[in-house]
Amino acid sequence: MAAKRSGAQSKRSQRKNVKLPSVQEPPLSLERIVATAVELLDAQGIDGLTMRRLADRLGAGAMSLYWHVDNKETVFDLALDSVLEYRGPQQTGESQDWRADVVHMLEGWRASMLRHPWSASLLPRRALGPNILSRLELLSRTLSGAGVADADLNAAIWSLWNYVIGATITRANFDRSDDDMTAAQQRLAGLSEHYPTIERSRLLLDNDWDGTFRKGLDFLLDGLALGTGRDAAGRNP
Amino acid sequence: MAAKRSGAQSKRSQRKNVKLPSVQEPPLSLERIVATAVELLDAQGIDGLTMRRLADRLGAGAMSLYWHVDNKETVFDLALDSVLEYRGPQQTGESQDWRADVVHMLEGWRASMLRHPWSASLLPRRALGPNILSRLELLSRTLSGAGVADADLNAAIWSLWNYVIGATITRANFDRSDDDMTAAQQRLAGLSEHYPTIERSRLLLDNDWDGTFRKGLDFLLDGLALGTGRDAAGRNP
DNA sequence: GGTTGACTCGTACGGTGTACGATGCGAGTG
DNA sequence: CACTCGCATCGTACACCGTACGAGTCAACC
Repeated sequence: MAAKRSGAQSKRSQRKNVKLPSVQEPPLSLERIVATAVELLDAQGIDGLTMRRLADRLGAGAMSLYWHVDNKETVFDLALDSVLEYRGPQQTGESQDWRADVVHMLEGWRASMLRHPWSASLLPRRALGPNILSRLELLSRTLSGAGVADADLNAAIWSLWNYVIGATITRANFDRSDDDMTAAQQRLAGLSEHYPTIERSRLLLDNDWDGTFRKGLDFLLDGLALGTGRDAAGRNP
Repeated sequence: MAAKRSGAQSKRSQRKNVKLPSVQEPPLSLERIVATAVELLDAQGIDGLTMRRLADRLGAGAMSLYWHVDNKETVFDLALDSVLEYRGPQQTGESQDWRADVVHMLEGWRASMLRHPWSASLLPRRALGPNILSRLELLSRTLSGAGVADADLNAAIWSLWNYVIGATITRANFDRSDDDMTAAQQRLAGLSEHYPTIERSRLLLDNDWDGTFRKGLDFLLDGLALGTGRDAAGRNP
């Protein structure tokens, strides 16, 4: 009976010598599976990812995937976490401008997810992978180093995290909805009648998403600095 | 050729006299379908909702649903929006404590969604239904009445909305993950090694979610009040 | 009686995730 | 060399999914 790799902790055992010199399809591997899954998700969206389609793209049979992966759920987990990989300085020391650091960090986070809009929809249902945890760790370290009181630290971390998640999801959702402009148009036609304030503020129409994100983040950081007794260093006028 | 109800705007035409006096199963209706869908989602989660299962619960054939509903997607849309129905005062006038109003409003919002954890996972992918828009309208009106500057209004609305969405999703996600404690335990075992700051702050462990939500909301409102030149009325010591 | 329209549903089709067992293959051992 | 064994691949099959299609029922109206 085949033992079937389960925990996914052991690397794929590499053969000593790869024989065939010009193989068309390289062998399956966890890395290739995840990378191709991301491609497929980018191209076709969440419903476009199918085990059979994924295997086709890899030049393999559908069931071959299951040697490397427990089930489809873990493909989603791995794809999501891979998209959130953070490449950048792991600055642990105190920066002169912690606030700019945080803004930069969170904007990069948001950008990573908007580059793969499906990731925002996926995040709510999936576990925290190592890359997500790394980003949390970095955020945590930065805030801690910035002098946020221990009693406020968790609330600070979570509020920033939540804000980024929510803003990204909202934004990604609007991108998607704008695909079918006709529905949007006719929906907005009846808005002014029932939702006058929304209509007047043009909340749903020509929003500057990047600017809005930044502005809300500034609100949050202002309150945070105020709450922890530090002045809001580096706030732009 | 049957015309098949599409736009879903017309109420179901009621027959003059309903004959059979003691029918076991009441006739299908959009309301009953949506209500049963919510039941099913509560009981079995997102993947548990199936057109066949839904029809079974209603004592009907699967295809009968399609007279009332275009497709499964709209069942999700309707279920989500129905869960977010807001019952409460539509206060338009200026309250003495706008801040308490906002807190109360958003906490109710969050509570509604946590009562149906699937709703948080659904929100990112679904359109804005009338109930969602109503809540946005109310929030918008309250902030506007509280004297938030027009230039800041949209950013204020979106930042609060984003925060609530993100916080609810994070919370609901943790509830779900805690179901399989074994995985959580063994995952946390390796935490201290790679993520020392997270480990030390016990960020993922015994979090007081309600308190954290409130605290982060206070940060945001502090910053908002500060940004708009008003003092932070009613902030608790 | 005949027609029409609202509503229900049985059947069928193409697709899905994946359990199971057969197969191939390279390396190690005798 | 023959043999075994573990890794890796894959064909087949099953239960289930969303839903297109068209036939059926039944009340209301001409």
